[in-house]
Amino acid sequence: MMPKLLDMAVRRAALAAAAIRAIDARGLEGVRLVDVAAEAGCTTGALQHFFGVGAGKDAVLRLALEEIVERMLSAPSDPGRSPAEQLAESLPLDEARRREWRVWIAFQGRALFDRALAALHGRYYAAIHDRLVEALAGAGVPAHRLDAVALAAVAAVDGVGLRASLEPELWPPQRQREMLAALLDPLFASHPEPKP
Amino acid sequence: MMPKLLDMAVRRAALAAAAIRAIDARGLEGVRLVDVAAEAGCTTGALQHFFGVGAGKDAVLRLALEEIVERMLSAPSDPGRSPAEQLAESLPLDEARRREWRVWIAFQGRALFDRALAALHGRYYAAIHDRLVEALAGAGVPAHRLDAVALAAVAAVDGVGLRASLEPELWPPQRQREMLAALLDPLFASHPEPKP
Amino acid sequence: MMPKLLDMAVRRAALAAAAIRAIDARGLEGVRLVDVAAEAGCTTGALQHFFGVGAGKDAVLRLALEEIVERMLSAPSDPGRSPAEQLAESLPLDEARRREWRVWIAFQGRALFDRALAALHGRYYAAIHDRLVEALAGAGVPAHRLDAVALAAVAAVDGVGLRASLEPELWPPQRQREMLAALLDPLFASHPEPKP
Amino acid sequence: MMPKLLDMAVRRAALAAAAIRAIDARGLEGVRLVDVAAEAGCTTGALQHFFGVGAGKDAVLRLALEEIVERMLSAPSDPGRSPAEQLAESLPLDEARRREWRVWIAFQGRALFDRALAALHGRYYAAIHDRLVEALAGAGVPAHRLDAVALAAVAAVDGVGLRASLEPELWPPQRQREMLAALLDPLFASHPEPKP
DNA sequence: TATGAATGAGCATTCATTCAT
DNA sequence: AATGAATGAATGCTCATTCAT
Repeated sequence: MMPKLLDMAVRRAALAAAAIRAIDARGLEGVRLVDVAAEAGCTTGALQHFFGVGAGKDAVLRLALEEIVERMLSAPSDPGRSPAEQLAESLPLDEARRREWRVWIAFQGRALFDRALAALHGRYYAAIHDRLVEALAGAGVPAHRLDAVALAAVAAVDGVGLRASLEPELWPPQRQREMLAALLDPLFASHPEPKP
Repeated sequence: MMPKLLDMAVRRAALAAAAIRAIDARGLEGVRLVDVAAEAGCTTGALQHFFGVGAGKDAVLRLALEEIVERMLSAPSDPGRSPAEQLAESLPLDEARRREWRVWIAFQGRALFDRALAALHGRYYAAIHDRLVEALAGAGVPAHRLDAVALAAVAAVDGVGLRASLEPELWPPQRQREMLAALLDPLFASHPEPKP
Repeated sequence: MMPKLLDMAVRRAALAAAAIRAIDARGLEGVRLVDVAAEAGCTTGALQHFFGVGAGKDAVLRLALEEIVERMLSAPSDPGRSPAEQLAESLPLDEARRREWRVWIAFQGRALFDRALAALHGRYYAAIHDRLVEALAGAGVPAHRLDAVALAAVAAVDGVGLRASLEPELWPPQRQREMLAALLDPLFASHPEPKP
Repeated sequence: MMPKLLDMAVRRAALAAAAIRAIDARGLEGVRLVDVAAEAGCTTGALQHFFGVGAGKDAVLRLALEEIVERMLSAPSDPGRSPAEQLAESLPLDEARRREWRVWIAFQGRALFDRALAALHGRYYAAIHDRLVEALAGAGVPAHRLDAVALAAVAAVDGVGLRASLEPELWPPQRQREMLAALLDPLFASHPEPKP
């Protein structure tokens, strides 16, 4: 039955979105199952029903994180733009991305003390790293520096995104782009031919 | 009565340290007042006594954050070292600093949804920023770029520290230093004379 | 329409058996309607349908008890065997009867606090008692002792069956028979002629 | 501090009594923590406090059972009376003992599906059995029959007590005594000298 | 008639907070 | 000043029950 599976997927997305909104509204620790349910337009019982018996609050919140990771990783790579420009697109430049960053940051605090979340984080960063390495290789970064450059670049994005999320009024979109460029451009550019 | 005040200061520091240990052990959301009390070797009642009636859990946790901010800001500035080297010293290079970073990150997630914590964060970053601007000015960074460079530098430190805290095995101290240097060195170095 | 009624009877028996298995697996208090449904190979909704609207969990569990009572009472009386031997056949001598005893005992705990169940119990014991009285009369027990002997005999069976159910490894079938015989034989045998 | 330990013991007994009353009033499955608390004149929070964190409803109910076992085992053995007479004293002859039997029976239904309770039951019956063996030996039962006689006797007591608990109007105290005597007397008496 | 998604009440449990000692 | 027992509100969770499909 096709509609069944489709329904599940749609519902899953709707629930994830609701969870994200709820977390963004009340904080990761302040959010109650009722809040997610209200945001999703259903009762807490319905949540349990969807997630199956035995799954609890954690499962619901984890869904929000998985949705964010999925969206972050599914951002289309535009071959016409430089790696730096593409990375900049993942910054909290508009309200949608700001919200994702806020929730993401909230989960980072928890990932430090939660093995399962830490693993999810780890998988996400590994994926991002691999993708970036590929792009950088295509952009002419020499192989022996690929790993380090990618690592530093991801850290730079995280740093700028974090600061911008915490003090949005100090970090308007344009400034975020400039600051990231200031950090990344020299990093990506400085690969002189190994001396002959 | 001098001893009284001194006692209070000592006690305050001890409680803050206990709170930090407790948060690091159980996470910011998992920590209970009992845990802090146990870590401090007293009962929850004693905590209330110290913080005064009406003050609650938040006050205790806030103390932990204030202590961390205080320690971070009180790091001695060594005039013999470059700004980049000094900034590197604030990275999670050893267990003590790793712990402070973990707690700090945990609080960041909460600061996004808590006005008071956000203000505390803001004050801390303002102080760090000012201090860095001063150091950079002394290091020859031209005035018109000071603000931007300092902002970017702090973001870079945050990015590296964050990544290193979340995946310590990927970020041994030496790598943290290298990555930070890779990001900051070009930033601090490239200040050609404004074109005449 | 005969098949309809027959179907109902078959279905009823199947549901009762499912309920008994479910209770034996999870305990009378641990059993959920879902468990019974799963054991019966249907959904909880189907249960409601069978039992009619308004009937609930209690109705389902009661069905299990009624089934057991029915089976216990329908045990064929073998005129070739002594009353003691026949009574012994109702002990938990094999897995099937052990299961019935376990469920039966579980219901006894509830019958103490549930009027309806208590009544069902009462009816069952009355039937057993009457049947036993008849058998004992045939076996030569004088009328004036019939009631007392039957009462004591049923108590003995219950005692042995209870102990054997709770500690099956201490009460292998052979021992159950011996112990019951040790209690019943003197009881049934000792009926001297009332003194003239 | 002496009062502390004493208080705990007193409190424990009071809580156990409250739990027993609550169970007897609403059944083992119907009883809620609130009921026990109300019966004990405190709040549910106080119960948790007494039992410590992590202990839950089960701990409270288990206390009731332990109290009953303790009381049953601490019944003073009167050397002036025959074993049969002493055993009769453990029947549900008055309201206090009737209540204990009811709760005891309620727990038997659960012990069938709960390892921990089963163990507790097992220990109790082992103690009873040992004590009875000793008494029977003193009463002249030959060694080779001690075990079997004790086993059958306990089963008889259980049977009579069970029947009397379930249908108290059919089993007034006097009848309980008679029925038990009818079962036990031949058992205890019939130990002819092994034929020479 | 059957399904299973959804409801919603009921309950245990946790924990910050208070207060008598 | 300190203790820790007690409170009670808050919340997650479980299920029996209902109802639209």
